[in-house]
Amino acid sequence: MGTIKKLPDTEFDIMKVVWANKPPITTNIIMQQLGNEREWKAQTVISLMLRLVERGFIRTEKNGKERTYFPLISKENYLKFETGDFMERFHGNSFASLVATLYDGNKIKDSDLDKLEKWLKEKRD
Amino acid sequence: MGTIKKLPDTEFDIMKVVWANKPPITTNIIMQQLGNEREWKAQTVISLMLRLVERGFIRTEKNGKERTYFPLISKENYLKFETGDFMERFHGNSFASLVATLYDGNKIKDSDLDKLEKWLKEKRD
DNA sequence: AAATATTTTCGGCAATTGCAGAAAATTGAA
DNA sequence: TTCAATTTTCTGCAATTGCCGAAAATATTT
Repeated sequence: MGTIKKLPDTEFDIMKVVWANKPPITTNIIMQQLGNEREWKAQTVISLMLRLVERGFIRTEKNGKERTYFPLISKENYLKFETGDFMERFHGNSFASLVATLYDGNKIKDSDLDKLEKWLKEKRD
Repeated sequence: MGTIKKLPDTEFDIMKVVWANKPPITTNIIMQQLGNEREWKAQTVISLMLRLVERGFIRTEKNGKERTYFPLISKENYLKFETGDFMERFHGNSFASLVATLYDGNKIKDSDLDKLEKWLKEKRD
């Protein structure tokens, strides 16, 4: 579980689509929800999916001429990993540094504050 | 100001040393505080510094046989940029998602939560 | 001034990443 | 059952990144 490695940008973008859909995932789903916008060729999506398979982020099955894919690593776990890495690398694991930077950069909106408050209240119990 | 670009890992590591020291910075400072630990050759540091110059993160002057370097981009600005990028990419700009992920990954201590609560209450007024 | 030491310059190279062409496999249609 | 359409496979390639050797520049010692 501690063997997760950082994904390259495009592969992470694909994983977001994978996570956003109910498996099985097809390359068509990726093309429709990401590839067209990016003006990717179908082969591009396929080779990125293959790299994700090699990295152990998804597994694949062949049905007829088509391939289907299934996530092996959850979004939650990956986000935990990336977020931890980010905290260490850019904020020396200081939550205060993070919040100060966000606030300073106007990245914290009022709507966020509301949600945050709710979340905090839940944690209380 | 919006033209800041993400740095490669090693170049960011060097910038951390640049930021942590009073200019002018020399390659020796980098070697002592980072390069030895990483078992870098002097040329490695120099070429990374050169790339940082080309990217506009530092400027350089030549004094005799030695070169000195000065930061052009502040740590605060760069952290704002990286943190904003991270928030968008991994948390859809949701502060609540970030906090939940950190909490879930045990990256937030109780003392952090207390501070956060205090901070939130202040924001209320 | 010659030899030595230090630092830089220039060039390069392997691994990774972001993409896609060409050819093959498979299916569905005529 | 041949043709056309779709999807995959295989291969490749340019840009970036991480790192360093060899040679040059400059300073220091003798």
